[in-house]
Amino acid sequence: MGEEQVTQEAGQGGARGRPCSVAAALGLVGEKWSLLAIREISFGNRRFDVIARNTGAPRDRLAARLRALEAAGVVVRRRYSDHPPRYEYELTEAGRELRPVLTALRAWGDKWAVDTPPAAFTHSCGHDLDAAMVCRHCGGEVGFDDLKLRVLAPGWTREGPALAQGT
Amino acid sequence: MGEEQVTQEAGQGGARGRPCSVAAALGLVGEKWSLLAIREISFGNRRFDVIARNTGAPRDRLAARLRALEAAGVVVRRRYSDHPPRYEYELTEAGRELRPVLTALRAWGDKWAVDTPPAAFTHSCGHDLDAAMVCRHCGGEVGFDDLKLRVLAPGWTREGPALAQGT
DNA sequence: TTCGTTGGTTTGAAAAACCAACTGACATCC
DNA sequence: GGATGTCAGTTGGTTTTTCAAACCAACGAA
Repeated sequence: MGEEQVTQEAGQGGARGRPCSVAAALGLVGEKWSLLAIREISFGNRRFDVIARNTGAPRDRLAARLRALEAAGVVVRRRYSDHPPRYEYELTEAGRELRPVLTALRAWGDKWAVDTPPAAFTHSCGHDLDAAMVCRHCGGEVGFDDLKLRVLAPGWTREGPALAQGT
Repeated sequence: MGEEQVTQEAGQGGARGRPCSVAAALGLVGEKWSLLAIREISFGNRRFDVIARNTGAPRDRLAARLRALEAAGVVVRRRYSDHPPRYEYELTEAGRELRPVLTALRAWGDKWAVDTPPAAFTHSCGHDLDAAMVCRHCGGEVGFDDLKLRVLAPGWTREGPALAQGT
């Protein structure tokens, strides 16, 4: 009956690569169409048909992705009509907190993946949004060269798994 | 002979969904393993074997993804030895500018996708990186509710394609 | 000479994605 | 009062993609 089961390792358990929150995040929202569905919902388009049309996703894939996102706690599915049963989707807190990811991706895409931006955002200050990442402590814009990685996962270093020799 | 060809529509041309820089960006770097490969390269791991091991990607997939990323101008492949020919990868400017995307994804994953962060970054100011998005104009942190979408793509609105009736 | 390293390619089977058509339970149009 | 439309998906059949593991070629080291 059921179709696909949720196979997410989320980078935590039996994953084969480096334990990493990026991998874990992609395990939850990294499949094709997921982020586009989230984009539409964040635009206020809550209905299946509209999300399908505006993303271009095949309906069966979209249904599967929405279920996975619901299981991941990123969206909620709300019945807005019995008889016939009709549902709509909205973002949870976790889902809303994905908007910075979309913003970063959109900024990159605007610059490197399209000729002219197909959309823009007006910030409440009146200007077009031009987002920067700053450090909350010093307030300075994050230059990625003044970031030092500390690998906390045991058995791993920046260059890979520490050669296990003992246990 | 050849394997896969580059099928990227990049959200620009014949795409079926909303024209969108997010979709365009995902068309270039949204396939499985791509962002993890970029993560490793941004960590300074430039060699194929190391990237394969640390991401957990199947070698054939990784080879295909790296070629696509090279074609997209996100990485460059540099021969560091003839006889035998040996290559290493590094990020282009476009690739380096994906680091904010990774940072946003990592922040989200730290909070919503793992129990304890497997890595952290020390900012040059001495503190752990805690990144925020701010508007470059007003300097204020971006609250995503005080953002107003303007759809620039002709024929599209926030809720979808404008019903074509004329042409 | 044999082993290990490196950057892949090949192979064959399993999984996932795609597309178009279909379903039900209504509401609305003519 | 039948025809058509809306909506949230399913279903079925085909095409693509992914995967794991083995293989390869060119060297360098032991």
